[in-house]
Amino acid sequence: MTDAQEKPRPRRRAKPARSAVAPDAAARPDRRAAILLSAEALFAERGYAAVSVRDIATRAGVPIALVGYYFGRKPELFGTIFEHRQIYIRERIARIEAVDCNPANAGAVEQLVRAWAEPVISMRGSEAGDVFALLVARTAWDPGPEAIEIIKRFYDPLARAFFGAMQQAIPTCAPDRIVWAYEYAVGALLMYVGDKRIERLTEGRAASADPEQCEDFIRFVTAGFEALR
Amino acid sequence: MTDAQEKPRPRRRAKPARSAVAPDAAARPDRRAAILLSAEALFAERGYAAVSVRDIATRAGVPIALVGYYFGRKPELFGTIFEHRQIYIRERIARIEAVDCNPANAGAVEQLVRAWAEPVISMRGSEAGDVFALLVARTAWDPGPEAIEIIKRFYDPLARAFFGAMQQAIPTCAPDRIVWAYEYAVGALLMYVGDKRIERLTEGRAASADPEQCEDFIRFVTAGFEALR
DNA sequence: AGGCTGTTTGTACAGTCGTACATAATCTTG
DNA sequence: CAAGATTATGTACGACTGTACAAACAGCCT
Repeated sequence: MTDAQEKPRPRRRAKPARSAVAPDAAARPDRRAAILLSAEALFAERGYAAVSVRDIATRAGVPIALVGYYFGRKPELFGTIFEHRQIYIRERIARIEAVDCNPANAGAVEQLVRAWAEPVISMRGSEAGDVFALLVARTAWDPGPEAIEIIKRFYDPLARAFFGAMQQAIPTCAPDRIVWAYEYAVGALLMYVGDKRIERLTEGRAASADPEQCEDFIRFVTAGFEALR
Repeated sequence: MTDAQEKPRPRRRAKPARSAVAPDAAARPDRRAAILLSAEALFAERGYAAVSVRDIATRAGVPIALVGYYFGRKPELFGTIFEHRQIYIRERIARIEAVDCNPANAGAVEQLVRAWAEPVISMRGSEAGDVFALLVARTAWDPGPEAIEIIKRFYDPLARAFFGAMQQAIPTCAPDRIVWAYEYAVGALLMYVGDKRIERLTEGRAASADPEQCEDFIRFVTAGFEALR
């Protein structure tokens, strides 16, 4: 347990290249997609380690061994989920890079916050969006090595794009202070999309999809960054 | 697995009343405290579910069965840790209640944020403080039922004290908006004390104990609340 | 000395876990 | 139809889990 020495496991069968599915693609249910969706929902609810491969298979309505057949080992399945949702991340980076960060642009800070947060906020409400947003929040706070690897691979680029741009917008501010502020903003956003306590604290009146609430969030974070000036 | 029906387990031996330990209290090592410290550190590092009772016993240098003897079942051990640190929470509530929340007091918002955050920030640096702060952050994001129960029991009172006071300080603001903003602030604070990514993103230059950084945090959150006006 | 009380242990039970593997069913192509 | 590729499945292995329990140990009082 102390030292997880190298596992010289023989690699699994190579993942099939998902060949062009024949005309009856609709007739036969896509079990691969079912597993992926099931895994995503369960990981989002309970966190990576608390979900067993058996749980995933049961929820998807397939035999256990099929999970391994399609996705290999558990960490690879985890990674595949994020690869499927990579569009969401790329959209945020693109929006950040589209902002005019010239210090002369007085609204640059707010525009950056919007570019960074709005894609996340607006994907809430839809089934898939809610689930994935929650999954990201869980994963960001998951101390397990598999989760850390995921954040590094998929979300560090977004982080660097953001505070690279913010640094241009507030050139007088020391870079590390911006990184810290970015962390606070991430913390706030994760709460916005992933916290379950709000329902309890507002006695059931919570409405995270409320556009009013979204504007308040933007205001909160923008004001925080502006305070660094 | 689907339904965790009632476990009519016969209760363990009653917890001994920690009788006045004989003169050799120093001679014999306090294994009870060793277990508690070991458990706290491990739960903080890996999260509740990822730590086994065997891990705790091994780190404390005691046989496995001793954990059960002193603390009963695993969830009870978890709760006992927080009972031991309750002083930290009570101090924050006391400081919040000491703030003059009259709307005429222009600095009330900042004073409330300080009262709420400074006890946490200033306990960092010390060994025990760092560990407990990290434990709280992990627990706040732990989706498991044991963790949710802990937050409800120990941290909901603090939350209600805070946004009760903040409501007095900003009476024109709708109560639920304050609750949301409180969530964002909690998210930011948890990042401040519990996130491990900062070291990677600043390329090793991170210094969370830096008093300069602490002031920036207060500024960030205060500005966020002020933006609700 | 004995008895009593609180501590300390080794061990065992009944589960669950991830993963591999041999085999079977089904589809695609010749 | 037959051959080959792909998809599907039941089962088993070793490792690890939380927790109970009987037995042994220590120190103190009478």
